[in-house]
Amino acid sequence: MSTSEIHEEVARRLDQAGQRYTRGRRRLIDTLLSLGRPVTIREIVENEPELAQSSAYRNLDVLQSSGAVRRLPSPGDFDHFELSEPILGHHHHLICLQCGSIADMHLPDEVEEVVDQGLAAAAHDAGFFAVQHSLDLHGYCAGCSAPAN
Amino acid sequence: MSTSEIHEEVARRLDQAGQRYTRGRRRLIDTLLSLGRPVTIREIVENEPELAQSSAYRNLDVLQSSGAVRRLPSPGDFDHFELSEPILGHHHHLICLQCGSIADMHLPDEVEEVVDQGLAAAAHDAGFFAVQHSLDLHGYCAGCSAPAN
DNA sequence: ATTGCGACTGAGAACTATTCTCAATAAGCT
DNA sequence: AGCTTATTGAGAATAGTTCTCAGTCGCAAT
Ligand SMILES: [Mn+2]
Ligand SMILES: [Mn+2]
Ligand SMILES: [Zn+2]
Ligand SMILES: [Zn+2]
Repeated sequence: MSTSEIHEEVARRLDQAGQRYTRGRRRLIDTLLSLGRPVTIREIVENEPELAQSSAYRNLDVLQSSGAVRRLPSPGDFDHFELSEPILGHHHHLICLQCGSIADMHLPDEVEEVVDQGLAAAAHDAGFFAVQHSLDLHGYCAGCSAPAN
Repeated sequence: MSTSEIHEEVARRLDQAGQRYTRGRRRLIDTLLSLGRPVTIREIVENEPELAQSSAYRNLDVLQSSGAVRRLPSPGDFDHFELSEPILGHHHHLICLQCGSIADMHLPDEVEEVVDQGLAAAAHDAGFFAVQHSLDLHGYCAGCSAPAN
């Protein structure tokens, strides 16, 4: 998916939700795209100081509601935001217990298939209606495991 | 693992961390045990009103540091707490997008093996030191998908 | 038992990530 | 251009969580 295709997809989703694709929202998408990993609000406004923090929160929420952005609750203090899976594709995360950074990760299709089947069975047994799964690895990133610790 | 074995295990871990196994901490473990699923602080103090909220937070943090309790960041507003995997055994979660409730779930060993191998390869490629994985299903619980929506 | 001392407790204050408010502005439509 | 409605942004408000500190408890040595 090219950058312009992504913008079109976001515009489509916002339109469907009765929302406008304003400059600020476009810049938010560009920032998520250029940082290329789940980021905090702080990182976003530091990289794009013209974005007001309150508007960033509000617009990320709008973008999430329209399915363009995903919000990740974090073990630390700051939630992280990334482009949604319909845009970025299905993937997983490497979450650092030390510095809180999150990196994207992909698994082979065979693994995804086994996981999906196992989860489908578990959901069925519990009467649970599944929307999506999350599969993250928690540990220490290259930067944090190298020096000391 | 019986209830008394669990208390012994918690006592062992606290002792190793130079911490005491006080009445309040014991009651916290009993509450987690009796509720039998990841719960919020609010649920804990409602079920055991003798526990002061500030002490509950502090002691759950102590118990987490000693490896007896796990804290789960939540998509909603409240973090959840459960007994740690060394005590409860490895498992996963069904997380309701509507009501925020979390239920435990187990996967077949074959699935776990495939997942572990896939994650080990991904971690190796990224220079990531893995501690544990989380694999959760997000969707709608039986209670929330039944009525309407 | 008694004593001493450091760990623990609890009520509330403080902190801070996030959400809300509302007057000013921008977007889209005719 | 003018009209209508959504959006913006600075700051206030909210709320989950952490911190403070004086009083209490647990434990071990006497
Ligand atoms: Mn997957
Ligand atoms: Mn697993
Ligand atoms: Zn790190
Ligand atoms: Zn539910």
